[in-house]
Amino acid sequence: MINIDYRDKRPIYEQIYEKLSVLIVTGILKADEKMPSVRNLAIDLSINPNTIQRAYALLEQNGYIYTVKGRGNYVCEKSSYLADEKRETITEIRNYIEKARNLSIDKAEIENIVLEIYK
Amino acid sequence: MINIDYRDKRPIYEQIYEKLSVLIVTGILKADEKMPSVRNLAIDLSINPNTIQRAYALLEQNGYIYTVKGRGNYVCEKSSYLADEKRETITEIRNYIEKARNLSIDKAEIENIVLEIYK
Amino acid sequence: MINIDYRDKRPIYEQIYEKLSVLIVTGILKADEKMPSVRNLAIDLSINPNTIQRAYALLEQNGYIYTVKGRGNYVCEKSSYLADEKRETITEIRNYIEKARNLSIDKAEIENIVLEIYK
Amino acid sequence: MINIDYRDKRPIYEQIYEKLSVLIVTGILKADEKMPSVRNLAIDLSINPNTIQRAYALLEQNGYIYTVKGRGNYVCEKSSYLADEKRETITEIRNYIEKARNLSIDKAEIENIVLEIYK
DNA sequence: GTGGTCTAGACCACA
DNA sequence: GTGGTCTAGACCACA
Repeated sequence: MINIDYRDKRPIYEQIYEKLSVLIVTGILKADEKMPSVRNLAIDLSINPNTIQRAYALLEQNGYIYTVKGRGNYVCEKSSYLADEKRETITEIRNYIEKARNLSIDKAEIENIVLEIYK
Repeated sequence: MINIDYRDKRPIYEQIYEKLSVLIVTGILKADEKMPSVRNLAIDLSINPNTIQRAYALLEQNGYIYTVKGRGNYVCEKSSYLADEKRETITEIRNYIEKARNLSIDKAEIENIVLEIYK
Repeated sequence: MINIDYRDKRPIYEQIYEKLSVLIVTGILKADEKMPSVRNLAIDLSINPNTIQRAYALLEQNGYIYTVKGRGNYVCEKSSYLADEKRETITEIRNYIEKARNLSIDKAEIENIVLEIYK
Repeated sequence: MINIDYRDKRPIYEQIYEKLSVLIVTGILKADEKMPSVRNLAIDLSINPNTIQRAYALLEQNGYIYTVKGRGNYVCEKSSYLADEKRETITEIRNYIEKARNLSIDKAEIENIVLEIYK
């Protein structure tokens, strides 16, 4: 379910965080569903449990999962992370479109991308 | 001409790279113009010369400047970096707009951003 | 009678302890009244009996309940826990008000909170 | 400057976080002053650098310090953490005063504490 | 079994 | 020298 790219410059825990957050946002992992345990995921990915732990801590901190001591980690309701995720995405889009304008990329080119993706 | 933000999480060499590349793209530093010397810039910014060196190496690698041994660094023609820069910007825009769609952000919201920035 | 909030970061036994102690302090569970049995409460809350046991042990230790072997757990007289509970609460209030003063929060702001809660 | 209490139930990284944040809030460590390096503090306290690292990460996350790669950690301006710290302190005060009222502690007793501390 | 903390030690990027 | 990441391995609290 998760692939780690060792050529990727980002740290492993961040890659895992990103992959899992996508699985949650897209609804493949559903609210209140149990996440794989830290240990199991560590074994599956042949990665140290501490590293998984760190990814899970990040997910919890950003409202994607909640931890029940002695029981495990569970997926949060959409409401607890969706607003943040949207806000950050909008900010990135704004930054890159500004960059595009500075590079005198045509407005039409951007608009075409929007149309194509939202078709 | 360049401000370093020590609160910024990016490494210093990356900030310098980014700032200088903007000065070049916007034409404030013009083609074949001489760049400040590594040593002078290091003194001006109170920064380790190695760090400036690294930023310049990145600029050279990405086609923004060229080095003449014993003379210094000079700004390249736009043609040598603009295509790459545009391509990468377009890719990022595409990625983030796809992400926006997956988060069910309205198409209209993205279009408004485009209009606002290109007004 | 008791809701467990799995999003709460505190361990489950502590939540149960806290909820039950409130029921006792507020007089909803009265002196010498029988507490629900460990087993029943465990079933009601779909929780491991060890966890309930642990909450009860804490309640006993702090003078909220007493155990009669073979019979069950019973609520203590107010005298046996109230003094401790008050003392600890006063200490916490003192600590946090000192902290507030160090942060130069206005005396008036604290006084308003007191008035509002005691109205 | 910092004492660790091994009987304290809180994890070491949290104790260090708390002690350092107090030093910052009280102005003993001033804005833009350099923090002790992770390694040095680790040696001073005879504690693993990873643990110090974690305390520093928490301090950064909550706006007490900022990190410059390759240079070290520096104290932030008051504005970047004071609002949060105040808000949290007010919340705690509110919770404990409510608890006091439920224990039928006299309003006068609380008011006396306020007066005494703010005299 | 489940997550959380900590140590010892290595290696890397950055300045 | 400075912080950041990762591993291997231990031990603890909680359910």
